[in-house]
Amino acid sequence: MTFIDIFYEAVRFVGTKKYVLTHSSATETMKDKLQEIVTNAALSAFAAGKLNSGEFGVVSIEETKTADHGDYATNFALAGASAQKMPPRKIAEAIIEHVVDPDGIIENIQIAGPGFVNFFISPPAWHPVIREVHEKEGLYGAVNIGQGRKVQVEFVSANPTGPLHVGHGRGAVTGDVLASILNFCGFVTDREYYINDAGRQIRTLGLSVYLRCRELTGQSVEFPEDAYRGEYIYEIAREILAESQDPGNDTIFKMDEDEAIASCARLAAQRILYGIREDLGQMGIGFDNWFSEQSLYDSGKVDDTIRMLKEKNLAYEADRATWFRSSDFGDEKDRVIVRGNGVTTYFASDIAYHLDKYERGYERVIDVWGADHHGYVARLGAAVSALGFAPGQFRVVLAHLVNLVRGGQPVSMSTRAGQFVTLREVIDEVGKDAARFIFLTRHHESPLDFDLELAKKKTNDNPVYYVQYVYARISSILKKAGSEHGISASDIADANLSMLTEPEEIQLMKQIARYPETMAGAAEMMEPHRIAYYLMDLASAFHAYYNKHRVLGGELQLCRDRLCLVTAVRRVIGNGLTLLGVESPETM
RNA sequence: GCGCCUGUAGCUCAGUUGGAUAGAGCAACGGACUUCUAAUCCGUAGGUCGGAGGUUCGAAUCCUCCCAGGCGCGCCA
Repeated sequence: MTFIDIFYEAVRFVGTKKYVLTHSSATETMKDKLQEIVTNAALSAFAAGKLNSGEFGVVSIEETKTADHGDYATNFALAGASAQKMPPRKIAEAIIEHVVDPDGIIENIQIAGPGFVNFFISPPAWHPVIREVHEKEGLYGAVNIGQGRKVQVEFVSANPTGPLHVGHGRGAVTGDVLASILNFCGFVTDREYYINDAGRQIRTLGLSVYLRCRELTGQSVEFPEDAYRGEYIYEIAREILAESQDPGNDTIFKMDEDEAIASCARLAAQRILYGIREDLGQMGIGFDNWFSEQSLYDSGKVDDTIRMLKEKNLAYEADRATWFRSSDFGDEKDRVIVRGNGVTTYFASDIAYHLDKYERGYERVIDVWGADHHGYVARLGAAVSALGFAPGQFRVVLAHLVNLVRGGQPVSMSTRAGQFVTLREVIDEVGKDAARFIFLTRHHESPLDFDLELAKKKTNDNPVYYVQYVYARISSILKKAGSEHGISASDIADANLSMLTEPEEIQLMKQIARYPETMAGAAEMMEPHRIAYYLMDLASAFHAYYNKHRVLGGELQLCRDRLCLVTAVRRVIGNGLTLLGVESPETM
């Protein structure tokens, strides 16, 4: 029985909310509607002889930056000028002439600048968005990109040789939220942790603990350079000594030394893995599967993979070693998979591991790594290609390193001396919500300064509270609506929204309408930070509205319309925070 | 030496996959609580998008070459 088996016996899966989408089509966004209108207008214009060519690519609709340019714009006329052999403004005129808008969503159309066509949206056209939020409840924004395809996100996968640090935390949150977003967008998503429990690091861990045991019992030791020196090694050693059956604390010293080291390794790795799992649990992160590297060796899959590569002539022997032909698949050079001494490399088991992932039915495989491993991407990508999988089926997301700072000053950390601030210490100090949100306030490939003082601040320096405050404020309004104004949930649901005419209200509706496409972008680009930024924008739009207009107390119909709007905002905020793994507090 | 990432306001960062006059927050300055939570809002100021070429109707975004910083380049894991 290996330590991973023991680990499994005790592990209770920490459940993460999972979505199963039943709708097969995406929500039709305002952009989609306009795209359809413009495409049809172009077809009609061509049929009427107003355009020279029927070849128009995909019509793109963009949001405008300034209100002067309307709500949306298309560059159709500019992009098609050469194909049509017409000046852009002529094309734009032809399009506008043939626009058919049966639902009346367009209030005004203008040609501007070199040939942009600007669309001004009629305010009531946003109403269906608010209704949709209420109807779909927690599933608003769930664009079904995945269509039930299986995807696996592997993340953290830190070696069980020491506690997690802040950099691991960033990768953990990136992977966890990415998995949530993909799941929300219709993928069947599993989270997996790969445990490097084979190889030399584990033995080094065992040796480190063993030597500390000897040291603690007064024996003289020479501590090798590559051994682990953290305080946690002492703790584990003390524990092992305390659990000794022998009154003289020397049970392990009665073993053969190799056996004793192996025993220490097993116990230490098990204990550290428990700690890792607990730390991740504190972050609100759980895994569907913990996968043991050793199990790939035990089942013979590593050997099978190497044999298969040789049979397919994807690997060859030279200089007594076995080489994988990575250079045939985009890597700089071929890489060793079996060393001259017969020992397989980490790369060999990684190939076997990724093959195993696909054999388990995952159509897409995503690995979240620390940026310090980026030199490994081409190699593994080459392996996946050689195994016959398409480039789109494998993706490495690199989470860049985190600099821990306190009040602007770097927190000194020396890995070599084993002195570093652990992830657990950070979470205990700043809280799960702040930690998670701050990790998501940068693009994952951008370096991040994590400021402990700022993370604790309850001001608008700290975006997590800024967003949560929206939820709390609206919750408070809703309570008062019921208790002091006697307005029920069904009153709110029945609101006809026609009195929502303030610019801030239209801005809010427009912002809510943007949620599905933001979600789709985050899923397609695998950029979880987009959701965090979206929520900050929506929060900003709400706070501005809140400070300028009162929801309660006015004319009843207006009050109901505003409650309906504000409830939709609350739902989208809550929905987004849930995806980010952050709480939505009713009061703050 | 080679490869990847980063370079945008004083600071920290976005920038909808090539769009129009480059945006937020912090810091600075000036305002807004008798009112649904001021953990909020409004206003002012702040820029050669590291630099130089190129591609085209149009570049922070794409290509080439430099500059600066970070990381990685083993029959290590």
